[in-house]
Amino acid sequence: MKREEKRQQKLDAILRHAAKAFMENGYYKTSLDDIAKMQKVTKPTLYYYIKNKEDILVKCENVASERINGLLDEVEARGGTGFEQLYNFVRGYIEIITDDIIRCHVRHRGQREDPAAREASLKMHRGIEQRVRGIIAKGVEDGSIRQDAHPTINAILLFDAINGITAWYREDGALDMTALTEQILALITKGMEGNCRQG
Amino acid sequence: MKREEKRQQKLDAILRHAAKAFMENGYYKTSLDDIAKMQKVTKPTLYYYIKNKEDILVKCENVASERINGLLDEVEARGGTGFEQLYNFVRGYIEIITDDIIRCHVRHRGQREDPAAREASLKMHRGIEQRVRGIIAKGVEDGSIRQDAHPTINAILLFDAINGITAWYREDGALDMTALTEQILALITKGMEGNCRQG
DNA sequence: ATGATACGTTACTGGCTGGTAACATATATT
DNA sequence: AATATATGTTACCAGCCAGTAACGTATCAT
Repeated sequence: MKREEKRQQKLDAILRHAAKAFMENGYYKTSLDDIAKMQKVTKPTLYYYIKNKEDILVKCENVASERINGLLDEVEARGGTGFEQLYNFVRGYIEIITDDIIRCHVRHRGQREDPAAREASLKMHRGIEQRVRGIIAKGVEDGSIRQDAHPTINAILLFDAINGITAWYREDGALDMTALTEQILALITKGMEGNCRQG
Repeated sequence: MKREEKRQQKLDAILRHAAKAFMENGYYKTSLDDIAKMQKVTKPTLYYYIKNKEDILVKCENVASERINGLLDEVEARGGTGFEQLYNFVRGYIEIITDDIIRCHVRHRGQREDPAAREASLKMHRGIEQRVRGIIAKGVEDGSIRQDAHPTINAILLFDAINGITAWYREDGALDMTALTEQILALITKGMEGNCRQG
């Protein structure tokens, strides 16, 4: 049992290292030797944990899928108006996206050589998008979200805006995450135009 | 003179083909042979028009820089409140970003092997961002934009949201550009929450 | 202990692709 | 017509890197 646990930890470490390198230098400019070096092993060892290079992306995606769908589960279980649920989701999503593995997934999603893997990736992403779309639709219905808001387009815009942070976020704290969250939430709720009902 | 003109047209065609291929299959999965084939020439011929593969990105960036800065010039010349200028810019930017060359630039900006080229790319991008930031700041000052809107963060969110279309937009019209523009403008102005002053 | 399995190594290869050299032809200039 | 320059071509190379083969060694179950 302890063996399996160790194996999982090592796999996780590999994914973390790979994700970080992919974010910093890009997928194609990161060789498996680079990743192996970070893990202080040699390249063939990696093949004991992953099927091939692309499989790293697939495994990152699985982690991301679980976390994001988990967040959606929580948000929906907690209930509230559609707008409140959307608000809670955005809040949680911003937090989640801090993780290298999630960011790596977001940046490389759909980028698959293998057609089957590619399709699976897009399908998983559509699934999440659909759930958010559902929350927005619910908000439109219960009046908590602007009546003329198009659920699909707004769901996508939302993801795009937040995912942009992906290219940005630095561990070193050059960016104040709290302020960022506030600004995003304010933008989503109130928009940018002045003279609107304040607060 | 006619020679120079022909040369320009050919260079433009090369950039278009390359940009399209980069958007569809990615920069690294597109070989120079692929691009040459689209242009119906052989690879070495490309080197008469470009310095190397990366130079394609640089040249796309130059095109993009001119168009976007040109748009900003227009918007500023036209005047109006900060919010009005921002509104006009977003409208124009969405239109511009339809072009393959611009989309290619947006997607690959900052992705340079050569450090000098990399720095230049980031600098050019910061320049544009700064101008948008200026427009937002002006809007905050004249009251046309929400007082607590952070110019930098909102400028970035704006770009991220719109640039996301990049990964999306299909010539085949699966997406209604007019509806998309409307939704983006509505999101920016009013946000998503219901019960706000309508219209 | 002992076989089996997990984990790791060194050493190699084969394909792809950016880039170049050497050479041919078309076009403009004089 | 003659020369220079622009525009192409075919043929090639060199480096990188994903992936594998063959071969140790540690750890487990019994």
